[in-house]
Amino acid sequence: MAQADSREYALEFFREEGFERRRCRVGGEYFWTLNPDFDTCQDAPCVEYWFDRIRSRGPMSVGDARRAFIGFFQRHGHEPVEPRPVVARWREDLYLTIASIVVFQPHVTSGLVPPPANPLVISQPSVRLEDIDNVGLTIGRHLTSFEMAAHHAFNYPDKRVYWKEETARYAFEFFTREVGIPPEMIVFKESWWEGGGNAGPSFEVAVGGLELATLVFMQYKVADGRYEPIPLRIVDTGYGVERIAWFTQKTPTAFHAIYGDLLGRFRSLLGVEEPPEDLMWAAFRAAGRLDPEDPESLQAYYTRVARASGMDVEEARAVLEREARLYSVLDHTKTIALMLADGVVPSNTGEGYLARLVIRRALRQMRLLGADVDLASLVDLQIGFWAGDFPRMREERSYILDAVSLEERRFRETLEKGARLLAQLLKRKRTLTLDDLITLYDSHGVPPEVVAEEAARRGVKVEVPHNFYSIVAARHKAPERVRAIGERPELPDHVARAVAGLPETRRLFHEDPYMRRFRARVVAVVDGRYLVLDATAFYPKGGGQDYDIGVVRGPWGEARVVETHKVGGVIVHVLDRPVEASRGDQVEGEIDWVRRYRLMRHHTATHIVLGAARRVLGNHVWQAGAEKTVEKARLDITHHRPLTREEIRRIEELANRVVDERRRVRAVVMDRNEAERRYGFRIYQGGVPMEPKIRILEVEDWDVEACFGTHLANTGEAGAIKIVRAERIQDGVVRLEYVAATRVAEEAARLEGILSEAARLAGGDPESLPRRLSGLLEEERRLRESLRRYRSLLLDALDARAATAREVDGLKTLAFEMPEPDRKAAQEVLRRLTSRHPELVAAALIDSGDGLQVEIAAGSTAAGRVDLGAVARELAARLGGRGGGRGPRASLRLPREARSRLEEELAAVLGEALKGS
RNA sequence: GGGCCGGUAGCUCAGCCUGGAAGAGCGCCCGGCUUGCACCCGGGAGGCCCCGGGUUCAAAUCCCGGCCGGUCCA
Repeated sequence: MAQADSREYALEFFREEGFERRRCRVGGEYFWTLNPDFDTCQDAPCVEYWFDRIRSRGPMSVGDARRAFIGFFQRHGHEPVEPRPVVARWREDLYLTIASIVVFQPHVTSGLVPPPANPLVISQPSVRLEDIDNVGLTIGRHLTSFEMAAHHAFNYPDKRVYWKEETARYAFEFFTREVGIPPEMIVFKESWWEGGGNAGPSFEVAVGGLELATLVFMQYKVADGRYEPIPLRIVDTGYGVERIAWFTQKTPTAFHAIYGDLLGRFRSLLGVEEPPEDLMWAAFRAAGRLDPEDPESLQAYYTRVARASGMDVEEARAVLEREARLYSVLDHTKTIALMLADGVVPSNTGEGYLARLVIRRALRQMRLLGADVDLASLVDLQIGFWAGDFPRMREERSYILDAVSLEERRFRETLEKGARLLAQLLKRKRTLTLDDLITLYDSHGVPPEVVAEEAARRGVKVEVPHNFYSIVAARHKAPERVRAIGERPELPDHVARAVAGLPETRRLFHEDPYMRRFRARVVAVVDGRYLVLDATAFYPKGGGQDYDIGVVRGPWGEARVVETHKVGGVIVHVLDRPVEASRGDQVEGEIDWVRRYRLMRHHTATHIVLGAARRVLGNHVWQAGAEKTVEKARLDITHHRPLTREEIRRIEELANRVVDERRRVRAVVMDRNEAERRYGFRIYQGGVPMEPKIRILEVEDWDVEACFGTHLANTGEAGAIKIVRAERIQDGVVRLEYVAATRVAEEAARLEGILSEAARLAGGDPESLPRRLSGLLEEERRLRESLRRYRSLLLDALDARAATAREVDGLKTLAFEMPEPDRKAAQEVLRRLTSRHPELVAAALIDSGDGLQVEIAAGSTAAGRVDLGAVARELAARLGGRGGGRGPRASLRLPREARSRLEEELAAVLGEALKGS
């Protein structure tokens, strides 16, 4: 805050209206007010909540507050903009839409693209999970999902819209006229905002302890700790829609205001008793001062509430904790519905994990409440409640409920597993350490509260540190970026640098994807091997499509193009040999058409398959990755279950129908805002291009995506599509592999080849292969059985030999050849033999090709008299090998020549060992 | 994307640290006992110890690589 010059805040508006600048007695911040009695900034925690006593227009629901806000700004020259999904698909550094400004980052805020309207108004549903553990406890200050209403103005050097004066006045007028708050109750607190490399002064608008809005003036770039003015100055505001509803409804908690009747439904379904009203108002009063992260503050809070409502502290704590859990479940179920409606698939990575996090926390709270209701039905109530505001919830209802039920089942399984693990742990130890708790949670997903509960049942007391989850979080290092999209450099650095400043290459492959030959001029050549032309039909690697190869001919002869890459807008051909090319040379290029045509077919097939998968499985299907090669195409899609055979069949069938329908495929370059408005964010399947104009590829009435690749003019050219593989590659992601057109025949031929080879090996034709195979398996089973009988015969023979074996000092010794080179079998025979002859020491000889493997075993009597390990070592020493063992068995490896002396030496060594004993 | 845990009989798991003849409970099959039950007694079948490589006389066990599953974090 020290960064700001006080002049940043001295607005003409304040002077005109008669605002006075004061300093908060508690927190020391400066603020502007019309009220001579205010000596605090009116924001928590400097002051407790008292807005229930401040006059305002009658009760407004969340929807009312939103409509009032948008209506007000629309009347004041702002164009309403449709909110975006809560999943920030257009951002590579964020998973969730955490604020309205996120909608305009990075393309608009960086100046690359104009805003969709200017000035504009929006109410953006946002999801923030950082404070998820505080939700409920603070009776409404923290929510995982909320609507951020905002008016934004983008001031360019050559186009000023409005700045601080107008912004402050709008806020003042909105709150006084639309919400009906008395002017003297409104306080503008001076503040400083920083985020995402930008910064600027801001005002926080607080009334009666509640911060209702933040007005940010983004005007600096933060570079090396210094603030540099930026050309594009942005008015970034954020009004809490839920808070406005809370403010006008004067309810003890925000949850009462946001959820109305739904609160009561949840209360009875979750079995949470209605708390005494005076307790809740005491909580309201005290909550503004509560710092939920600080155990002392929490204790003080409970004490204060207890005293004010004449209750025992522990009793008050118990009631408030149950209330907090109820509110959490309300909050989380709404967030779950919002996230899943926008197509998030719960998984163990990315935004999918965030969805799982919320779902699991909701389930945990329900469990702690001892509630006997399933999560899906609670989410369903939310869908019904919000369907008017967020229609996508209703459209995606069946997916949402299915995904939630599945997650619920999986969590239950995880807990069951955890309970078993815990039971085993407690069998061994009397107490659980923090490390045990962390392992149980981090590696096995069992939350510490559940551990404590289970442990208590077994009479073991477990202390869970209040900052347990922070401890866990601290053990994980932060990654560098959240999503890996974008091009990786494929060219040597110096080449990339050398071509970087060149003019954009004309893309003949876009003008005519069917062009095979072209003429062009040399623009640059690096190291003789990296050729840049003014125009090219060679497609560079990108957008999941492989590059073209071919030949170029120039005055210096012909060279093969072995790779093609893109550096910004410049296309670089990599030649197989250096050439004497120079700038201005006329060249002719020819691409490898067979390769290219297959790539095109696989690329268009990918768009067709994606559209088919979405229709069969649902709108939550997004491309999670794709690759098109000459041989086949691969598409990873988000989906919460493994695909069934039937689903795969239907996707394939639908895809082929689109092929048969001969739909047109068209590419149009259009303005980014226009494309987003017309087609939505579904166009960003393969990533988000950083361009003001984007190339839109449309498969007629089937699929629309931003795409750089080369495509067929008509789906009919894909010929046919055959899905050759479908597998779940990770939680929430299914991979499809398929081939198109002539590759289908090749694939069929390949499989046919495998089949006939298998049939040939099995001795028959492909038709009879299954029958033949089951016959072979049966035969194998019979052979094993025979082998077992022959081993018994061997055993009987050895049995007889053992009876007359050589005696050494009361023991018997025997060496025999093992007819099969199988150590396991030898050990088995030895075991059975020595169990029949307790006094026997037997050696089985196995010819292992490069030497002699000897397994020795002793019967129980013999084992009691000699240490076979020592015998084996001595034997190895005498015969030039190595060996050892323990207890009744030993093994050794000897040179082949040792065979003739083995039996003799064994008896000798044994004799000496016995003498020693 | 990264961290952690796991993969042994149909199921749930022990054995692995410290290498030396693959185990338990449940389930299954057979027999006995019993009106009956999550009864009891006796016997039995059932294993590429995830895969590949390495170390070793010897690997379920140690080392390396992979595959698969779980889980947490951003």
